[in-house]
Amino acid sequence: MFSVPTKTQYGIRALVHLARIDAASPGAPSESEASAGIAKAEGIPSRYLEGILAQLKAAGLVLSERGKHGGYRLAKPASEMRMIEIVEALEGEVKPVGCLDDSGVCAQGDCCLPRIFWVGLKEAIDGYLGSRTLRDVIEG
Amino acid sequence: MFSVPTKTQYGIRALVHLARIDAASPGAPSESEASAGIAKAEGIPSRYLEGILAQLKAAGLVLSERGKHGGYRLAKPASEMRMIEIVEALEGEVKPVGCLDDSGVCAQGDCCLPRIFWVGLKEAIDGYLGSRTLRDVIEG
DNA sequence: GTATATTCCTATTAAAACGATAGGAATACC
DNA sequence: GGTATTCCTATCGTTTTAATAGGAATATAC
Ligand code: FES
Ligand code: FES
Repeated sequence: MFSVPTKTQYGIRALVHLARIDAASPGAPSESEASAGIAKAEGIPSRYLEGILAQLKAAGLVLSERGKHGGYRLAKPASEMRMIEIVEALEGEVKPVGCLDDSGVCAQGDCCLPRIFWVGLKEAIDGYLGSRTLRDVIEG
Repeated sequence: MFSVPTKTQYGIRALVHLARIDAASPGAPSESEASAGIAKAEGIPSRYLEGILAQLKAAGLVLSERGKHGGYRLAKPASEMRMIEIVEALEGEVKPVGCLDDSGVCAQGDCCLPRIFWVGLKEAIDGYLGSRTLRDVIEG
């Protein structure tokens, strides 16, 4: 239950990889690493990771440079990148049930008890994801 | 992200339905309701719900009686039925990633930072689901 | 200015999970 | 015996997931 798609797992592994590069030389301007290099180091299918990084770039979480010596790097410090941003960039908002925002979808009418329960679950998940940054993750 | 399969949504709606019947006449021995009746009241495909209730019965959460006037009822008071039991009965343990228990699956070796993050997510979800009972849900 | 390494864009495919349906056997009540 | 129910097993269509493929655009190196 609640298994996380590989896309998100790979995306987070890639960002952790980039964050660790930055952490290795503090203060220095962050260095780009090519998609293929990350893929090899992390054991992720290379062409697949390209698409994932493109999505992270579209969300403003990484920056990219094309051409030789191009690659990706974090768009901001790991300490300012919340895990929920990453998850939402790759898979959209946490939404246990489709009727989260609607009211009166099911038989219970406008005050649906199960829906309140699912809203609580969303808050629990969002609370965890929102309380952790990429930096917290690379520090264990 | 983290959308809950209809099987689980339906299962919880059905149990909420049964719990509300019990709550309507406190003290009285709980009365069976037929699968088809629950399905109609809750707008759930009837034959599909049969399978779901069978699964809940196998997990010991509901009791069934066959034949005319048969049906389903809760196997124990709603206040003693934790939501995590229900979720696990229908979809198995909360397991964000396959490597939760294994060690050293990915490139990081025995101490994988992303894995620690996912373990934390599991604990957040389990914490929520384990802290609520069916009774909490029907009381809003 | 040509070769090379990279991101970028779009399409396709294979496999798995999901959601539901179907037929009919077993059982219990009346 | 007739009827209402649970129970068992199989099947099916759709959607999602995970990955692959081809090649265009772009920047550097020499
Ligand atoms: S409105 Fe979604 S379960 Fe009731
Ligand atoms: S062991 Fe699962 S991500 Fe590292």
